[in-house]
Order: sequence, then structure tokens, then C-alpha cells
Amino acid sequence: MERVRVRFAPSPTGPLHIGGVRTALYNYLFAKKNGGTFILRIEDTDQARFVEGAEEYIMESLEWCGIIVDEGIREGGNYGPYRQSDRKEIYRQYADKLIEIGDAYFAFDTPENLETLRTESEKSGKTFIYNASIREKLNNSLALPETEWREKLDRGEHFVIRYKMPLNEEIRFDDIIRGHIVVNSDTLDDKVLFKSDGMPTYHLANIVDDHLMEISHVIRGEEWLPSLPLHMMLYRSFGWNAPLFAHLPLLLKPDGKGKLSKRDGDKMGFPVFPLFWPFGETAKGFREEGYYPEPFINMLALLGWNSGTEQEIFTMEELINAFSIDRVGKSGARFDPEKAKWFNHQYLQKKSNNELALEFREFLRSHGFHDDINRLETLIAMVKERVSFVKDIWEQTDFFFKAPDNYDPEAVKKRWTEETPKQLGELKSLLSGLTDFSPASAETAIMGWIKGNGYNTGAVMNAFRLVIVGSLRGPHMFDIISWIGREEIIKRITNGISTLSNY
RNA sequence: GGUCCAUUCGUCUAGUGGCUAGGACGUCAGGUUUUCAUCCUGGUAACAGGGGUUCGAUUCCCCUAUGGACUACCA
Repeated sequence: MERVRVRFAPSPTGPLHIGGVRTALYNYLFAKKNGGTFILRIEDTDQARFVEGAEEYIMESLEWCGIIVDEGIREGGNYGPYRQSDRKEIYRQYADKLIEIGDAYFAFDTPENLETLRTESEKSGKTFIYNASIREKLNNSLALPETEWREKLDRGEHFVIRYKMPLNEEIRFDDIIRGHIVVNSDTLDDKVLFKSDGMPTYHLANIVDDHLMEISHVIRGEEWLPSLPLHMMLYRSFGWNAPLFAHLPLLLKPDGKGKLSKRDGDKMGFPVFPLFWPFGETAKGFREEGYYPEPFINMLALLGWNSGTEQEIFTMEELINAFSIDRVGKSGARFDPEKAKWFNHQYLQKKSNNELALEFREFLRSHGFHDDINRLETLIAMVKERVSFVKDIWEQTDFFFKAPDNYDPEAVKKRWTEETPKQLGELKSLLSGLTDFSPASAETAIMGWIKGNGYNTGAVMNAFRLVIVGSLRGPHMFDIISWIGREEIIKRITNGISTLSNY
């Protein structure tokens, strides 16, 4: 096979959606699997929709994901420039070449005029298609006498260049994922290739750049499938070899219908973007929500692709090795926030207590607490397996840092009895006199005291937990009290007795 | 409306002309636990429908239904 060169070609019109990230990922995996090159090309031919900051956002997102760009606006390369607005001059000549060979023409119709025609034919139940069926009647260089349209051009009248779609021709092509597809050219319209503002449309720029950059495989979203016939025609008109195409299935909403959108994330409280989007209407990002890039990528890779084995946890290296484009599915995949969480949980479990302690220390700081790293490691060890995110650690351990400010009424009702104050009073003196406050020592002492007095273990321990934690949750009591320390424990028992005895 | 694409448990999916249709997430139950969670064990649950082809179709073909994308001087 010729050498593999693939590109990810987003438009800088806002934050990069996870569907876009997945497209980038599949391109990247395919390139690396085949020893090829991954190119990032910015498609900013629509000046009106350009959004400040989007380009940086795209690059930062890929970087966070661990998707390494080989050629691009920041990396450089031998096929630049990699931003279409910087390639502006090269497109017109290709449009002109098409006109020269008779496969394209100048059109002078105004957008308003076309709009009117469209609504009119809609009213009569017909579809308006700007093609062979009607172009002779419109305002273009095919319908007008040459002297007339040349004069318009000379006068500087606004024009676009349209592709001249042939009449009644079966256009046949193959897609790696979808197989053979046939479309009749009569259902296609004479697409605008070159706009009146002097910029090419996606269709022209895309084909020209893919050819000039020697792209071997185009891997993009399914929304492009309907324009593939046009693209194939363009390659034919230019006499170029077309790259191979693979159209990826779409990412769908977690509930209901339709493709995933920004709104879904807002509505259901999960992110649909890799990073926080800080401009204008802000949007949540996976990174800021506490996801690690590895599980995020892992999750995305498995949305629409699988290795054919039962392996689900993959490193990027493993993904590259296992990836194959013909194992990509055909139907849309629904994004599942629950499974995304599970992936993060899996990765977090593999982190060392030290790594997590370091991360958690930063988090604690924002809550106004601090502690030394060794103590935090001990703490992490107690709750690690029950959390999916570093921020969850706080929810599991807040009572280690501050005394409860209220007691769960349900738990009080269930576990606070007439004997409880007396028992906890005894426990308090026991702990005051205990020299070794390690978990093991505390356990021996407390369990001995309970048994010696014939108390009910569950009753005593739950009441004890209630005054220390404020509710019936958390790790083993002996680990908790040893970490918190005698003085604070005594204080909490005292407070608990005085507050709860009034019930 | 037109064109194109798709359809296996609730979700992501494996799979093949003959299988008890497999796994994961979720969910449910049991176990472990002085609590909660984790964890372990087990269960639940699917080939959209109808016609063909065939000795036999989830698998191949056709139709229908449903879903989706596109239908801009946006990408």
C-alpha cells in the first residue's frame, strides 16, 4: 500500500464535540497502526462562522487526549499551509480549470432569488434542484450569451462558480465501512464550489487540499456521505485518483433520538466536550469534570469500534495495535455517561495511593483543608475502591476533616436508644485512657469492652459511627478514629451525646 | 417532500447458513460487611415486522416499519 496519510479537518466554529474527537482518534489510530502520518487541517473557509479561540481549543483538546499531530499549523510540514484561509490563492485556479474543461460555470443568481424559487417549488410540492433540469433558465454562463456573462464579470458583478452535474448518470463508488453505493446524478444539484466572497466552499477546498496533501484515506463523519458523489465527480473532473473513504457512524443522544448535541450535556449534566469551553455560552468539559484522558479516549474508541475480543480496557498503544477500520460498526452509537464513569473508575483504581494523594491534596486546598501526604495516602487507601473521580474522595472523606454539623435523622431514629448515652460515655473514658490509638489496638480494646459488658455490637458501633461521621456510612470505624485522632474523637462523642440526648 | 445510510438485551457490542445467540455497562437477587460503598456469586433481558431463497435462516435477497444524515454562496 502507498504510504498512509490521513487528516482531521475540523472547522473552528466552536468547541470540538466528542464526535469530532472520536473522528480525530480513529484517524490517528489508523495512521499510527499503518505507520502513517496524521495531519490536522483547519477548515476555516466560512469567515462568518469563525470563532475566536476555537483553533487553540481544538489543538489543546487533541493534546490532552494524547493524539499527536504530525503535520499541522503548529507543527509545520511539507504540505502547508495547513489552514485553508492561508491557502486562499490556490483554490481559484482549480475552479477556473473546471470552467475551462466545461465542468463548472459562473452563476449570477442572488441568494434572495434562489430562495424565492425554492419556496415556490416547495409550495407546489416539488423539490428545487439547481441542476440540468433548470439551469438553462437561470442566471448563469450556461444560459446567458457569452458576451453578456463576460460583461457581467468585467463589471465586477458578484458570482459563484457551480459544478456542472451531468445529466442522468449512475455515480458508483465504495465506502470502506458501507460498501458499494450508487447514486443517480439527477438527484444531485450543481453545488457551489467557489463563493462570491472569494473563498472556496468545503467541497472544492476539501478535494483540492486532500489531493495536494496526498491524503490516502478520508475518515470522516457520516454526515458527509451524501456529498461523496459530488466529491467523486470532482476527482474525476480533475483527473485525480481519489483517496479511499470511510464514513463513521454518528454519536447519538443518550436518551431519545437524534445526534448528540451540546444541549444534551447541559440538560443531563454530563459534558459533551473534552475541555471546558470558556467563551460566550460556556460548556462543561470532561477534563474539568474529573475524567482522565486515558479512560476518556478508551471509552470513545469503543463507541462504534471493537477489537473483536472481549478486552475493554486499552491503553493508546494497545488501541493502535488493535485498531482496524473494517471493525468499525455501521450504525450510530448512543453515548452512555454511566459507562464513561465506569471507565474512569477502572483507571483510577490503577493509580497509586501516592499519585491520588497528590491530586487530592490540590482538591483539598480548594476546600480550605490540608494535611501531609502520608496521612492522605492512608486516607486514600480507605476509600479508593469506592470512588470514580478524585473529587469523589472528598464526598467520602469530608468527615475526616470536620466534625458533623448535623446527624442523619433516619439513622438517629434507628440507632439512638436510651442506653446509648451511657455506653458512649463509657467508650469515651476507655478511649481517653488508651495509649496506643492504632486501628488494631483500638479494635482490640473496644471489642473487648463491648463483649465484656455484653453489649450489642451493632448497636454500639452504629451509634459510635453516628456521632463521629454524622450518618451511617464510611470505612471501618477503627481506621476512621485512628486517622482522626483521640482528641477530636472525644470531642465528637461529647458533642454527640449532648446534642442527641435531647431527642 | 426528495436522496442516501442504518436496525442483535435498556445501552455499547460479539457472532454465524445449523450456537443453550457470548461479553461489558445498567438493573435485580443473594453473599461478605458493626454502616455505606466496594467486592464476589447468580439472575434479568435482544436478532424490528412480513415475504422469499434454503433441508435449515439472526446471518443471503425483497418489501414494510422505525431511526438517522443530507437537502445553504455552513462545514
